[in-house]
Amino acid sequence: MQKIVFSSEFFNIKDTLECGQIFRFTSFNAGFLVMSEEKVAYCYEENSFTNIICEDSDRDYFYNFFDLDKDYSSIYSRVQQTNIDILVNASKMGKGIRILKQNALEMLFSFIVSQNNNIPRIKNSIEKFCALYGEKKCFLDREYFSFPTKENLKNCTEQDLKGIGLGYRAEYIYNLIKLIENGLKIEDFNSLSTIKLKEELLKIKGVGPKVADCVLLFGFNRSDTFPVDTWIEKVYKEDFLGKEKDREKQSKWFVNQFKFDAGYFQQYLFHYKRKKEEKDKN
DNA sequence: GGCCAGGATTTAA
DNA sequence: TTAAATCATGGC
Repeated sequence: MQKIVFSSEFFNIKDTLECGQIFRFTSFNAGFLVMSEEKVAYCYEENSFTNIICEDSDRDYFYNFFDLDKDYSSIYSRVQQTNIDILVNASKMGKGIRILKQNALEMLFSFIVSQNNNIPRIKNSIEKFCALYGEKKCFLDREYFSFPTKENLKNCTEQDLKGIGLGYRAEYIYNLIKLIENGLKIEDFNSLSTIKLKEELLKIKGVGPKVADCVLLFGFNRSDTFPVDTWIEKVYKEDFLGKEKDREKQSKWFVNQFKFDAGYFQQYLFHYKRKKEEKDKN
């Protein structure tokens, strides 16, 4: 076993997991189990440090996965320099959020499922997808399933996919599986510029601007993107008093303003807006 | 029972 | 080119 210990000032595991960038995690003991590809880590906070427990062979993977080489204090200080109230408040509330460096294909599947859907249901569908086609694994006496590989998906049918709560998105997922069988390798897109990479993603059925932006940000580590969903559109209209109606134009406005900080700032804002609404209900 | 969820596609104007 | 209708499904 390996243990990574990292100051929790800029690494709050709960906020990092709950800001909507990852769907494969679950409460476990005093913290969370986090799944990625076929791997898993147990993460918990203790005495102002975030601890990551994983197999020896996965140590480097999770060090990179949690982006532990990046200096988030400099991102945080650039937020303060903007003097934009909501952004400063959002960064203070989500100071410990990090953007995970996840598997690109896993992100593509996940965010196709996410369209016009809510997070609990997305999590549920992806969990069932892994249980149906993934491989059973065990870690700390706890069972989990790997994310299906191309080989795992060989005998997949559209009918099976409809049985795991995907709704009309089952057709998109099935189509994507067929594309992969026929040789699509989205990892190869990594050599492209962000603009070109987005164009390639948009060719896939079920992938629009927002889904593409999420795959770029969470799967390809492109921070010059700004996914606009229903929550961020609210932020744009209510807090930035923006007038554009088209979400892609809203996204471009943010990217143009924040450049390579856009993706990080977006996560602060998304997290803030959702938490605030949750609080206002009570 | 209508509205909403990390929207995209299809069809109409 | 932009606007509206349609797409499953569970929670509230």
